[in-house]
Amino acid sequence: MQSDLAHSPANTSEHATQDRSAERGTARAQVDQAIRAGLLIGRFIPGKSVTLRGLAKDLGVSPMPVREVIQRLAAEKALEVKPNGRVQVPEMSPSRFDEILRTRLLLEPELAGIAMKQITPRLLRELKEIDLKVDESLTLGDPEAYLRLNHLFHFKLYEASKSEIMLPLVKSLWLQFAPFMRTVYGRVGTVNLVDRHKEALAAILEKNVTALKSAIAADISDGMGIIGRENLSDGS
Amino acid sequence: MQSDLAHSPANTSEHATQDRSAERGTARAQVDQAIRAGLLIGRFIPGKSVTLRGLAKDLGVSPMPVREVIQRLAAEKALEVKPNGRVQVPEMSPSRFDEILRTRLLLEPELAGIAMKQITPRLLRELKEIDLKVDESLTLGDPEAYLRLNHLFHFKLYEASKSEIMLPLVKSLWLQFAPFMRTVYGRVGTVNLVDRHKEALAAILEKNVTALKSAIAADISDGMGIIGRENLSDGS
DNA sequence: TTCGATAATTTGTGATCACAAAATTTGCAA
DNA sequence: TTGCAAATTTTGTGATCACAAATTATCGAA
Repeated sequence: MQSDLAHSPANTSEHATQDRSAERGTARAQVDQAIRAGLLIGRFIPGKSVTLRGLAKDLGVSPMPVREVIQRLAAEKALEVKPNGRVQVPEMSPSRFDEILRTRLLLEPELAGIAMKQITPRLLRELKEIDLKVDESLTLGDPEAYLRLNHLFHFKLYEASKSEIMLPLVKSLWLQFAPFMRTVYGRVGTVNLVDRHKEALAAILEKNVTALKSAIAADISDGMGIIGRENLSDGS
Repeated sequence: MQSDLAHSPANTSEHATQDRSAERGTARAQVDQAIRAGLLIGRFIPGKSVTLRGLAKDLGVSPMPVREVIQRLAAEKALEVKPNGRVQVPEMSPSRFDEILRTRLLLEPELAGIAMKQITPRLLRELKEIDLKVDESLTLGDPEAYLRLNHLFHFKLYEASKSEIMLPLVKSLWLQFAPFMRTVYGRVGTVNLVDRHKEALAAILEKNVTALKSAIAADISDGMGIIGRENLSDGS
């Protein structure tokens, strides 16, 4: 029995002989979206192995689309295919953690900088609204909501860049560290977290690219540097 | 009829009923490797659509492993799954090209810098040997050999970094621009190319990280900036 | 000859099957 | 109770099938 990834009952199946009900070519997209979302809000525990048929049953589809999605996610290093074929959520190591942080600091401020030129007043308003909900999730101490909203904030911003190259890379990075961060927040809570979103929003308002990059960099460093460190035996 | 990706005759098939000859779990790896190599040396033309069964037949396997590999490569943006399900090698656009260049300049010098600390005399010697063959391919005007050897040079260096994060991202970038570069070299030839590998090797020898980063950055800028530009209607 | 509709083919998608390797459980002996 | 070997189950892999959508080929009318 795995976590409840399937939201719609849809296929309670009975015997489900050829349920051609769903549209063509959507099963894979649905599975992909479900697993990605699950990874991002930390429903998968690092080190825990994930089974093909298990996911398939949870999502009410045949193993076929799941197989393809797993390959997809493995290519993005969000899942790890072990030599014996077993699939699991990668465990975090100190060196991995350091390099993810380092790479995020290279890419994300740059991406935010590109995005800024494209930000509309409407988008800025949306970002403010999301940030308010982030604060809310922090005071309530709801890790899943925080992860979801923090992700939403960053990518609402990054998506504005219309980036075709850096954005997918950054998405891959988030898939790689999100499951680990969830375990950390589960242990130490989210109360100590202070985001730099306010500084970022201020920088956007005054159209200061440098300030925005600094704010994003600071947000990343705070989020990962302070919280994550104490949860890894520092071996590097 | 597609290009000859399969090297071993292995499955001339006759009727090939259940050829359990190959070891278990190698079909996918073989397909993955074959298609990746094909992309890197430019055997696939951007815009040309690639078919599941076509690749499967070329490689002498069932469509199954090919499906998984295609998903993998699509996740790395090396292939593009169009809305109608058709798969093709992505075409290059000016904005894509610019962003790939920009991202390469962010990541690859950094990666080379990390790698330098790990370089052994043995590896340095290997790099020199590869570079000689690169020169050879340039004077001979052999684009495929050049692409293969240039790739080999860069990744022999980058692999030394033992990077788990940046290296896969950079690999994804190379898969994205390699097919396009091949078409360029096919048109304008490789004679005008001058690589900065010598500078890089010198920097490694004197253990100068800054110089190495500069050399790599210059190599990237030369290779893409000068050659690629004139082959794209600059729309940005 | 040219254009457009219809027929034939190709193609991706999802499901199912067979199989072997691996993991898990079971059960017996010390 | 504990340890280990046999048996059972689970799991990934590759192949094949059925089906619909899309592409391509075919052929007749203007």
